[in-house]
Amino acid sequence: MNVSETSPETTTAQSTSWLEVRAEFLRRINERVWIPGEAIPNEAELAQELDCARATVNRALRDLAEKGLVTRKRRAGTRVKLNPPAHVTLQIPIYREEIEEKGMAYRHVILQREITIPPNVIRHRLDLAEGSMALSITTMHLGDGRPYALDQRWINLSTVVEAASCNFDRISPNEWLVQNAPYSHGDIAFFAENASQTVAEHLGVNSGDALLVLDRLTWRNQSSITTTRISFAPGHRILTGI
Amino acid sequence: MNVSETSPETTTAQSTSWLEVRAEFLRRINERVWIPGEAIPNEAELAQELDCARATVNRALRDLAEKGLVTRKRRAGTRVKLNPPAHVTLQIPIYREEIEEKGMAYRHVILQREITIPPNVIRHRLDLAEGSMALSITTMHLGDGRPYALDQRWINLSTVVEAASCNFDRISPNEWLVQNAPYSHGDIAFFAENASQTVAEHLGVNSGDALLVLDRLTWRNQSSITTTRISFAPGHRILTGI
DNA sequence: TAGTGGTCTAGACCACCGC
DNA sequence: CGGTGGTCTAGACCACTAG
Repeated sequence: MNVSETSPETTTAQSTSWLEVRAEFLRRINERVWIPGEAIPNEAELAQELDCARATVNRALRDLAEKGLVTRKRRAGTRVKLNPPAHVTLQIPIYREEIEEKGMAYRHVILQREITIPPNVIRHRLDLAEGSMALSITTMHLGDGRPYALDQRWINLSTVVEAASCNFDRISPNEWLVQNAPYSHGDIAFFAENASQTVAEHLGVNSGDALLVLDRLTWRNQSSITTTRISFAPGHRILTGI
Repeated sequence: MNVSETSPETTTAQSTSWLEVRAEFLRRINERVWIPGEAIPNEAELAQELDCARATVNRALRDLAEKGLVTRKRRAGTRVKLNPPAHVTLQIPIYREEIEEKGMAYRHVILQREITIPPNVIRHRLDLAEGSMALSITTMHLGDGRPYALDQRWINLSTVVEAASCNFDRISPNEWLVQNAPYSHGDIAFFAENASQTVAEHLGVNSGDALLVLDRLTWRNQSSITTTRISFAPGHRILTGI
């Protein structure tokens, strides 16, 4: 890339790279050289100006589009977004790994395990026929012996047949499913909830304490796999960068 | 791509594409044709097998690596991850847009605005010199007249000079900063908190109610821009897909 | 040090869709 | 219709790193 015409001090003697191209584009966006809402030159022109292949410009612009900084449409060209949305990527962890990464000793306890007819809310969520059974499991994840998260889960046994014969003593349902029931898609919801009496007792906190709760439902193609509610111990924070 | 040798029913008569290649790789991962933890053939071999260019294989594998399904290392090759982590992408919205998308009428109210010396916690977070001033603003975002989120914010006036002369009547600090103070990076934290007396009064809820809270701190290169705490009204859920 | 992924290039064809 | 981005290809060189 050669940007010496527009910014001599930015010039690098090194070989061109899509990261440099992207950095130059970012500079133009941030310094309002390219006006928000306006179209920028097309790929071919930019490639010529920066003295690189169109594919390199394409790679840089595709990256900016994924980040939501520009909009790209065939024929219409590429535009700088007016309100660039902030995107955050969270990693939904395996609790054992998350706890061990914090330097704590991990342990899990199965508080309850039962094959039974689920309540209607769960039945609909898992898209089960009326009267069919499912596996209900409640797991406590502990870090250094202290409650970390309570996992209240239902597993669809027609999708994950092998789960019925697994007692989850050595490996938690969370980790077992990650390894044995690959999913194609799912939904996640975060919210805050005052601890109910029973959840409070499990977590060893006061009823009414604010808990961060995560609901998840996963599918393999058209078949539901599992739905779970994770209630984190009070004070739990989910951290990430932008 | 030509996958007829391994799965006749998957064969497409259409032209090859990296999406088809990725789909085939996904199939091999999900059906355990490629064993978790094991290395898969290198790009050149796969390109030959699938009868496409190495760049196409590269594109597909790069995508799977971004999704966390495989690990790629030079010289070491590509491996299927043992515990594929679930990734979630959240969009940190402009509250006006989020509220209007829900079909509600948006309005914001500035509850407090003051240029003053921030408390030490904020001063350190914004990396300000002792004794320097900052702009404190409290904003309420309303949907159909009902409290939606409370925004308690501090703005670094040395980075965003123009903010000092803006009263934020027509446009909320949230939206104004998105449009006028592009950031390079930042940190975000989610957690749950029992509503304090004052926050509860602002949101019109009971003290002690569980609230979902979002803390954010953004930077432009080495200079802090703003730090904000968003307290959502009770029952607020953050939804997303996997 | 050799093998792997990472990237760039030049050229090409195509799908889409504003005009 | 024609211009734009989306993608593929074949070949090449390079950076990294496991062994």
